[in-house]
Amino acid sequence: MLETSIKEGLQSTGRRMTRTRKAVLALLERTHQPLSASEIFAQLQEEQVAIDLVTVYRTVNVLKELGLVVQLDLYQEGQSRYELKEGRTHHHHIRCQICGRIVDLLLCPLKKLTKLIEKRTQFVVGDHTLEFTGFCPKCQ
Amino acid sequence: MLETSIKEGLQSTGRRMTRTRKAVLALLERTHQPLSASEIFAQLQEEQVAIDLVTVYRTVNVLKELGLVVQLDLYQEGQSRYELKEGRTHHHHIRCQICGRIVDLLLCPLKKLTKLIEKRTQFVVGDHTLEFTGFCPKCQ
DNA sequence: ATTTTATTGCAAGTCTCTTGCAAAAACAAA
DNA sequence: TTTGTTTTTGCAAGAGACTTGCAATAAAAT
Repeated sequence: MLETSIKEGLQSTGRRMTRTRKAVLALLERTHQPLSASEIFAQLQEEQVAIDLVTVYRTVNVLKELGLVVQLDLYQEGQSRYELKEGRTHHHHIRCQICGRIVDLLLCPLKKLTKLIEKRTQFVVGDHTLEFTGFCPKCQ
Repeated sequence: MLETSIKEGLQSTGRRMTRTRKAVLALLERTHQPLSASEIFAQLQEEQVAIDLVTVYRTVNVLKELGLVVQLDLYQEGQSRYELKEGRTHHHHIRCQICGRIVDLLLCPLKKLTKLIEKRTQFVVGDHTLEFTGFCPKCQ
């Protein structure tokens, strides 16, 4: 079960499974969109889960450190979003400029490009962002 | 001459060529790195040009609206950077995680990818970011 | 030179995210 | 199951990037 293995991951780094961490994890599990800290906060408030926005920030950071959650910085959003990794591979996103819906792009076409860049620039390439915006079918 | 044509661009939108706009433009012209607002502010201060940080923000926004400057949001920097367009085509960047140096990647490999994404997601793709980080030759 | 209108600087405000600290909650040990 | 230790939480406050309101100033038009 997910929660048990996560608890072990937390405890192996001297951390504890708490009411708030459970709530954030459960929300991310059932929401199939990357959520921002303030969205997590608002949604949990609505569900009568008592949690502070500060705790949301601390929680997503812990989950990120444990490798359970990925932090996304989408194009010109001015805030980060978080999504559960859950065994999924590295991928990118497109966000609708009108309704804000975010769709996964289940591919990363940058392996060849990375090699080309390393050759041309002599950099050792580490990480990258690639995020798209556009208009979704409903909003066109 | 650059300044004259920029002045015309400004005036055709009811704007004026001012001391501070000249200073920001001149700095961007002679600096071959994308600069953040606070870097522009600090550099001009050093050159004894009296300018407020607020004015820097307003200036880069005007230059962006006129299409003279491109705003960059590099990977996990938490601030925007600005570079002169100067007839250059759309391109991407790689930033050294150690020294912060930014190198242009004189290519955009995403035309084919854009078409694929439109086909798969039914989105109309608008804009995108693609930014890399890594270690430059000197910092490896 | 004078008038009009855009621009500037300052102060204050917004937004996202972080930090300090005492109180509360989780876990461990008895 | 109570006690003790250590982490986590909530609250208040702070940091950093960026924006807005407004009176004073500067650019352009007349």
